[in-house]
Amino acid sequence: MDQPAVLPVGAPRTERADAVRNRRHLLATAREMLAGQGADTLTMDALAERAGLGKGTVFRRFGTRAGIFEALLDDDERAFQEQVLSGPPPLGPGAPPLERLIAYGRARAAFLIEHREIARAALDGSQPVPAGAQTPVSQMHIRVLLGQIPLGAADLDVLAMQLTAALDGPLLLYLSASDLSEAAPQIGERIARGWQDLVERVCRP
Amino acid sequence: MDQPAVLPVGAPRTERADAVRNRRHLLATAREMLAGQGADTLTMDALAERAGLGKGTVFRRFGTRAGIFEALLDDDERAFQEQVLSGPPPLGPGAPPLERLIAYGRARAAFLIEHREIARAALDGSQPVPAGAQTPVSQMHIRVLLGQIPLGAADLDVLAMQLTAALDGPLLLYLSASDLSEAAPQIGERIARGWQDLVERVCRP
DNA sequence: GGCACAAACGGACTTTACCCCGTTTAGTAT
DNA sequence: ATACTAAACGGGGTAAAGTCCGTTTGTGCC
Repeated sequence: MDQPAVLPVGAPRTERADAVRNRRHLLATAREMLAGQGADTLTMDALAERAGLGKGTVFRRFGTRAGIFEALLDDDERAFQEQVLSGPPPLGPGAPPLERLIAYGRARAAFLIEHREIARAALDGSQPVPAGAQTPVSQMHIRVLLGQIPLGAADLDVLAMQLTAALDGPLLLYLSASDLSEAAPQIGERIARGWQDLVERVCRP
Repeated sequence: MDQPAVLPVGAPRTERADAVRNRRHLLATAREMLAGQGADTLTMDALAERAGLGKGTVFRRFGTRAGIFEALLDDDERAFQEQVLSGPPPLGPGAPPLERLIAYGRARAAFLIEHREIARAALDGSQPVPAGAQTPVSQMHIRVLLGQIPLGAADLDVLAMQLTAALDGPLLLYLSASDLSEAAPQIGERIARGWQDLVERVCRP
């Protein structure tokens, strides 16, 4: 087994400047293309060409086609997460956990429906992308809130997973509908009410 | 607007014999390949060649790669559905609906874990294939059972969707795990217990 | 500034799902 | 039997994701 070569004392822990620049540029270009044309015309070749970069670079930055949409969604999601972690109640801290849980579901539904185009595109990936699995942040938050609610002897990890799936399931169904954007508000409201009902049923003593 | 040509009086409503034969042959060949090699070596070209048929035929029969795995799964699922619809209680009719619901979750978990390889492969499809969405049979059965349980004023359609997702979510997570087949029984048991707990919480008065 | 090297880049190449369309065949009516 | 039609077949063609590897570039050290 080789030592990792010389390993210059101050190994660069940070991303190179050009890499950062290119990632940003690619994301911006991707957003443009998404806004201008549909998501299907956003091919890796097209993106690379429009950004004036090589295809290899696109793959190096994002790994996969779905990775681009995930990155875009992550980007948008940062603001949302901040509301959850330190915004005003009932979404943010300060409200009783059950109310926060209910508010979280409503907010998440609203967020995904608002960003439906990107969210839908992020589903494409050919790797196994099940419901609540690929949303560790969401699941963790739900898990934490559940921990603050008195539930009898329950497998909290499994319950968190189930609730995450129960929240995402209807949303994914909506996102994968063909028409899309039709009657979004009503659907969001219905999902939010359903979520509230489910959570209250599960958590009542 | 043209009339549909002559339309010979007895238009053939049934699938042609060669089509049926080829579908069966392709499914059998696919099973062979699946058993022999992994699922990734089962490409459309390879399947066509091994079956001695044209590639176009494979696509005509199944439409898409995932379609093959769905067909295989459907095939296996027929027996399962029969148990549900007319087998002995508590899975089949005769038991109280809540018990049937619990038994259904347990049985479905066992079924999917048993057929994990095919089930996993069936996830591939590039079209939006979320959790509980693509399982209308499962969802409908849950929906029907829910209808037989006294729940207050609840949106039963949404609740059925949520529960379907809550059942499928953990299973899909397991199916998409990289190791797979490791500790399958324990996982199945944990999911089954979690399902029972969830359903009892939701349905208690 | 000059050096060394890991990281990043680019674009040709490979693989595979899926499409297209000319040809063949099963099934029916006469 | 024969003719006819819709369905099915075959397999070459296309597009797009993802890989490879030789070349270039940013960065820390002297």
